[in-house]
Order: sequence, then structure tokens, then C-alpha cells
Amino acid sequence: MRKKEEKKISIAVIRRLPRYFRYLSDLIKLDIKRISSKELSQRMGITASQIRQDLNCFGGFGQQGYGYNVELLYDEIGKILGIDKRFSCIIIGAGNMGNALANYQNFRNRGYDIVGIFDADPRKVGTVINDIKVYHIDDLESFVAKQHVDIAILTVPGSRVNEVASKVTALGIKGIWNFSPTDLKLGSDIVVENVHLSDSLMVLGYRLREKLNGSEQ
Amino acid sequence: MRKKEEKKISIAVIRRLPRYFRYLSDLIKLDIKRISSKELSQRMGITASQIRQDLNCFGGFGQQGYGYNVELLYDEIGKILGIDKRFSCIIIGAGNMGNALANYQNFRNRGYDIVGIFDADPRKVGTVINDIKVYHIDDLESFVAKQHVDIAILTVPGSRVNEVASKVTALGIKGIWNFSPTDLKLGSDIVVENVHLSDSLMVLGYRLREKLNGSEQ
DNA sequence: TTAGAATTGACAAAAAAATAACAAAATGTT
DNA sequence: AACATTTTGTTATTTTTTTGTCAATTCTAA
Ligand SMILES: NC(=O)c1ccc[n+]([C@@H]2O[C@H](COP(=O)([O-])OP(=O)(O)OC[C@H]3O[C@@H](n4cnc5c(N)ncnc54)[C@H](O)[C@@H]3O)[C@@H](O)[C@H]2O)c1
Ligand SMILES: NC(=O)c1ccc[n+]([C@@H]2O[C@H](COP(=O)([O-])OP(=O)(O)OC[C@H]3O[C@@H](n4cnc5c(N)ncnc54)[C@H](O)[C@@H]3O)[C@@H](O)[C@H]2O)c1
Repeated sequence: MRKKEEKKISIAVIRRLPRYFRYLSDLIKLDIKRISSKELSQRMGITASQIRQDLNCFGGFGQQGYGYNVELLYDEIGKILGIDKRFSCIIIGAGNMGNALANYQNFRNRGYDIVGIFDADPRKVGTVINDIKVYHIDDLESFVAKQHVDIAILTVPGSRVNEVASKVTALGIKGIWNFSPTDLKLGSDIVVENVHLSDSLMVLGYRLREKLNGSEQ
Repeated sequence: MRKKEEKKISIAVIRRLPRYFRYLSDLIKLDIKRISSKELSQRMGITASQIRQDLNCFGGFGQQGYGYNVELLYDEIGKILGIDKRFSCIIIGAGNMGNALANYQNFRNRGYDIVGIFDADPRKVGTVINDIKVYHIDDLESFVAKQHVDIAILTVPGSRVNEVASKVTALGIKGIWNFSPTDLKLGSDIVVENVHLSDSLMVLGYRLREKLNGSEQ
């Protein structure tokens, strides 16, 4: 079981890891101790080849003739995803989406602690969401000076997000989870993950219409 | 300017369309009348080749020596995405995420009308979110009998989502936008678009750690 | 009006990703 | 203990996606 750190691992592989992690978690709940790539592939609806190839980017976690030990593989993928490490996060924009995210408990279970919420609206400042205080955006700098922040979760309107992102990166925050429909213009030393919900819905609409029209003919 | 309906268009292309649409919308706001694939590629951070190839899946919208007419291209992509058509949607699960989505105005602008919200919790039934009534999940069948529904937006806990998805598909709803972390087991005649937010956050965490560790060495 | 510049659409090439194939190793059965 | 079966890790092949190239066309400026 050796690690392979030589070659750059493609983002396509990385994006599948959380899905493996979820399925393995389910197997543990079902008290299943071992699994072959073939059976997992049937459950997940992908090819066994892909599973083996993906996992082998990080090391040989399986055993010939046996398959994979579920718990061990779960732990290994957890380690790769850094479930054991903790990230300190803030939410900027205490609106609808900011509230929903602040109230979600599961991020903490995955290692992401929300330590503060920021908003420009004075009516929101001073309130508390899920035991997390809402501060004024102008207090961000002093907050970050006192407490290290890894990730800023941006749930402000699209028209404000570039200005907010600039502030955030100027303070040395290196990770941004962007919920606004606006693409961010930032340097390459910042890691940005976008959640473009409207895009996702429009793709669903396209696929749905395609399916309905296709079956019509 | 002819359409090309012969070859199946890849999902990778489809997923870029909303992004083109957004950028073109911005150009219109900036009162820019024409754009070359080269300039657009610089703004978007992708290759000009890809833009031309993507657009040519649907027809030749540009003109040699001139580029693309922004407004015309915007309209064409809008047509491809079906912005002119309307979808009738329901939200199931009036919790944090259901509330956030119900309160978002922009889905309507894109052609997605939320016509009802459903929940199993009697305390939520009878309330109104953003002028949309919350019904009991048991009333879903009679609701769908009276009013056609294209898309169900599922914001129930992962442990409940498969049972809810079964109900929904049994009633003939063909599109599902799934916000739960659970993958749905459904027939191939249902179109499912997943929004796995935790997965997205974990990918951000991975990339961030990779970047930080990389720059350390 | 004409020459040179710009730019597309189509096709070719390259790169990346997914799938298949298979030798090697371990399992499990008789 | 022998041997057929299972299953991995790895390499090869195929498919898909992205990028590069260029003739043909249109624009534009003089
Ligand atoms: N709610 C949804 O379901 C949904 C869906 C898709 C996309 N989005 C996107 O997510 C973002 C947030 O959406 P929302 O529905 O929560 O909006 P919202 O209006 O409810 O909340 C936005 C919040 O940001 C705050 N804000 C504005 N400017 C700020 C600034 N400069 N600094 C700090 N705070 C500031 C506002 O005071 C407000 O509280 C938007 O970009 C929206 O397009 C939301
Ligand atoms: N809130 C977030 O930021 C967030 C982030 C990531 C993922 N999610 C996922 O989105 C989903 C919703 O999250 P949430 O935070 O809104 O949860 P929530 O608990 O606030 O809301 C869930 C709602 O679903 C209702 N419900 C439960 N069973 C039902 C059933 N059988 N039929 C109809 N309604 C039912 C509940 O009464 C509740 O109102 C979950 O699957 C969660 O994992 C949420």
C-alpha cells in the first residue's frame, strides 16, 4: 500500500472522492465489511475500472481476490479529503442563503467550522444565527486579525461579490466558496469554488426538455 | 445560420451555456454590441477555440471578420436554454434550504415558477413563504392532479429523500433538483440534477490544502 | 474600390478521461 | 494441498474533450 504522489491528480478524480466517501459511509452503516470494485460500481452506477483507477491515484488500498476493506478505504479517502483537519470559515451575507448555510450542522462534521457571519445591513448586525454572531462587514479586518480564517463563504448579491472578494483576499483568506452568480476576478493564489445554482437549474431544464421532446417523436 | 441537430451535444458543452449566457448578459448591460470569440475568451478565461466550437454545436451565430452580435447570441443561447419556456416547480422540504430557494426571486426570471411547497411537519403546513403556500406532503397527489408540475426541488433530509423521490416520480413528475447528500435511485426516464453542497465544500478544502502545502515546499 | 486586417467555422491534432484487458496475487472450496 | 475463482493494480486501448490551424469570408480604413 504505497502512496503515489508523483503525478498530478486530475480534478475529475478529486470531484468523485466525496461520492466514494458517501457510499462507503453507507456501507459502514449497513455493516458491510468488504466490497469489490465490481459491486461498488454496480451500486454507484459507474465502471469498476474507474473506481480502481481513481483509488490507485492515491495508493493500493485493495487486495487481490478480496476487494477493499470498507472501513479502511473510508478512512483513507477521509484522510485524502482531509476530514481529520479543520477549516475555519466565515459567511459573508446573512440573507436567505447565508442563513441556510449557517444553520446546516453537517459542515462541522466534515471539518468546516463557521466562526462568524458578516453583513452590511445594520439590522442584521448583532443578531445570532445558530449560535454564530453576525458582525458588521467593516469589522472583518479586526476579526481576521484576531482569528485565523481559511475560507470565506460568499452569499452576497452578485453586484457586491467582487468588492467583497477583494476585501477578503486582501486580508489573506485563500479559499472562497462563492454562491453568487457572478464569476470572481481574482489572482491565481486564491482557490475559488463556485456554486452556480441557477446554472444548475437551467441545465436541468435543458435536459428535461430534451428528454420530453425526444420521447415525443 | 443553420441548426445542427444531427450529433448529440455533450453535457460538458451544455454546462457551459449558462456561463456564456451570463457573460453575454453582462456585455449587454455594458452596452457592448459585438464581441469576438477572442475577446470573450479573454474575459471568461477559456480558449477562443472552445467558444467557437461550443457555439457551432447549435449553429453558426457569428460572422467572419466581425465576430458575434451580442444581443443576437444572447437570444440564441437563451432559446437553447429555453428561457422563453416556463417550468412549473414545487419545493419539498420547507426547512432552511427550502426557505432560501423559495425566497429567491431569480428562478422566476429564468422561467422557473415555484407554485407550491410541501412539508411533513404540521407546524409548517399552512404557512406562506414568499407568497407561496406550504401544503402537507400528503396533499401532493391531489395538488399534482389539479396543477401540472415539471420539477420537484427536494430539500428534505437525506434519509427521507428516496421515499419522497419515489412519490414524486409516481405522480409523473419528470425532473428532480436534489439538494440532499443522498444519490437517488430512480428510473432512466427521470432527469435528476444533484446539488451536493458538502461535496463541493470538500473539494474546495482539498484544493486549498493542496495549494497551501504546495507553496510551503 | 481595394488591400490588408480580423475573425469565423470546420477540421486536424493533441490532451485528457474513461474503459477494457490481463498478469499476478490472494481467496476459498473440495 | 491443489486448483478453480475472484479481484486487484497496471498497462493498453478507446473515447471524449480541448486546443490548434487555416482557408474562406467579411470588415474597415485609406
Ligand atoms: N437564495 C437562494 O436560493 C439563491 C439561489 C441561487 C443563488 N443565490 C445567490 O446567493 C447570494 C445570496 O442570495 P440570498 O438569497 O441569500 O440574498 P439576500 O438578499 O437574502 O442576502 C444577501 C445579504 O448580503 C448582504 N450584503 C449586501 N451587500 C453586502 C456587503 N457589501 N457586505 C456584506 N454583506 C452584504 C445583505 O445585507 C443581505 O443580508 C446571491 O448572490 C444570490 O444570487 C441565492
Ligand atoms: N441547509 C444547508 O445549508 C444545506 C447544505 C447542504 C445540504 N443540505 C441538504 O438539504 C436538505 C435540506 O436541508 P435543510 O438544512 O433545509 O434541512 P431542514 O431540516 O431545515 O429541513 C428539512 C425539511 O424537510 C421536512 N421533511 C422531512 N421529511 C419530510 C418528508 N418525508 N416529506 C416532506 N417534508 C419532509 C422537514 O419537516 C423539514 O422542514 C438536506 O438533505 C440537507 O442535507 C442543506
